[in-house]
Amino acid sequence: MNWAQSSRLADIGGPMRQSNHLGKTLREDPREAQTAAHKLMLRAGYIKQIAAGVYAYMPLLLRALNKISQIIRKEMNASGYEELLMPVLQPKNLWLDSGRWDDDNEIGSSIFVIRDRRGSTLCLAPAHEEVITDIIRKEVSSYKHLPKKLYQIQTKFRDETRPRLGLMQAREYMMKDAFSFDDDEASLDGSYQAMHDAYHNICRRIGLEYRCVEAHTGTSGNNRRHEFVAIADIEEDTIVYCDNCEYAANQEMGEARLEVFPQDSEEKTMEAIYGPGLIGVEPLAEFLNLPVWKTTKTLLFQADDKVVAVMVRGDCDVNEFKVKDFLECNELTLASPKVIKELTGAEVGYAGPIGLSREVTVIADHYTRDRVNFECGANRTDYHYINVNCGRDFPLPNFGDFKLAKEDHLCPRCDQGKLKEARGIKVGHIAKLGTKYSEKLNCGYLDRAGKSQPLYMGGYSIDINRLTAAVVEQNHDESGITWPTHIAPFQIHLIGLNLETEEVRAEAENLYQRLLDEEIEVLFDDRDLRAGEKFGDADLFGIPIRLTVSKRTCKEQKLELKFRNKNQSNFITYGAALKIIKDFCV
RNA sequence: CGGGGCGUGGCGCAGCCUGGAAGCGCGCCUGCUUUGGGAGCAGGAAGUCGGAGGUUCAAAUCCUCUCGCCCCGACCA
Repeated sequence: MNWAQSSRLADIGGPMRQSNHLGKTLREDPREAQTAAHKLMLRAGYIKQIAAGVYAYMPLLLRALNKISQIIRKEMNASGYEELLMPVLQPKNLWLDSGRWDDDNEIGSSIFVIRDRRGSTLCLAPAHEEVITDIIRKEVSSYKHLPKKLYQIQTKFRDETRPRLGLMQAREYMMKDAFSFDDDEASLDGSYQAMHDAYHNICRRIGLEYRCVEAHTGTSGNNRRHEFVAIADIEEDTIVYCDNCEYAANQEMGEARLEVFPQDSEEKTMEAIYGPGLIGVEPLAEFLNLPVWKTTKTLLFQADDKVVAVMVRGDCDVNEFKVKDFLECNELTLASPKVIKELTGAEVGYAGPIGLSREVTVIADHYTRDRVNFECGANRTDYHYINVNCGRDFPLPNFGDFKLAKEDHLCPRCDQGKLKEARGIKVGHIAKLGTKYSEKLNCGYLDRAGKSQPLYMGGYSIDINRLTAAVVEQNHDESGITWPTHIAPFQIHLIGLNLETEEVRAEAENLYQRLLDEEIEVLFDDRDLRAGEKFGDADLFGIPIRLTVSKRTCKEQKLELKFRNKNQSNFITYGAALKIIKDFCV
């Protein structure tokens, strides 16, 4: 950001004297907060909880939120998007049309429903696909009107069963969502790619540590989708990424290559081995004197009304999302011990593909296939088969990718890379929605030939609250927040000490005015408090540069400047300080 | 929605088991002294003990119901 841009951002809020500021700081951690970001935001007075999952954004946080919003606006505008604002209050009918009202829909179950005094049913919208599509179908009728690209920054509502972690999973939250409407798939591809690039710019400008990952599209989706995940070690999503190339994916979707080993040159005779109580592949492999990769995990799942056995190599775990997609089922859960006993004839832990009840469909991960003389459960308590071979000892099952990609697996895209795992917070996602909404809501246009066509739609969202929480999670130390420069509520925290001394107060007031004249965003701590309290609050607030005026600085005709993320403060001249400040803000 | 926990001045907590004058630390107000990492002394204000019902001579404490908040799980931006 250059200096001119920064001063435009100063419009985000007026100057502020801390004596006027609302938002007291807390010395102790509030009991309800678990994560660092939640604790610090409460302690710094950035948020106030009003109800479960409902927060007031206090003045300092609002400035940060506005800055993030401004960065997003700039990138969206630069990508040719127009900003609009759609209603939060929406009629039920639109949602019935899109099919997202029902409880069994992933979004339907968390809609806030409202009834007005005339008896109409409305909702507090959790999303805006319906409304934007409704608007576009009324506005757009010809290929000549296309493409259209819109965005808004608006409050969303979700009747979460369990709000948690402060701004991370609230019931009311701020979101940027954008929609593109193109005449065909190829143009949609272009729009999608443009948002992909814009999102990278946004994350970089905010100063976020993040990964863009390939994400799960759900059973119906053959459409592409990426998630932007902020790296943070709190419970949420797990992603896998390559340490060598650009490959990154949500673990749900993550692919992996496994190391393959030399196989026996000839097939041996299958035999059943008695190995009592050997549950778990490690002790089993040791007992059988086999490498773990020669063992096989066979798990039974209840897939809607069917039972399916899934085989993966012993050193892997089953990825239930992949299985679910493959089977195109709605519910997938591990089969109960009772069902397992019925269908395998054995206790849990001894299932295998050989001699299973006919009702059970067997599917297997690719990597189970080309092994010679492997192990699997014998469907008999305490027994395992060894020297098993696919096709010879049991019919070839359907093969697919059913394993969970994990740390140290080989990268599916490049030769040298290994996968790493990281935990993160989903802060944005971009998706090709295709004609899903345009068809349901009858949103089309006439092409050159005068023929009616559905619009191709893209949806792109950023959860601003969550993004902010992620930034704090990534930028803090023991004593408080350490905001990245471009989204800090203020650039400078001016601290006046010894303000009871006329000379010092005058000096501080002068400096405050001078910084304002320079259009520098400055928070002036003009309160008559002890140094410890002021510095403590400054550390908590996390404004990047702390400038102190005191008896001491006045005497030496200097200023004391300290960066929030450094330990050392320096006494320097006015001129030097101003130069540092200006350079810093560029 | 299943399982668990907690509601006592603004904040953090003790008291509850075993019923018998509502306490502590921080914050807040007044005054004096202090003044570079959350000061000292003196004085002071502030709580229907989440709510309703019940048991009892007597309930923060025991019982029933209810509301709220938090955690784990399922779900999710």
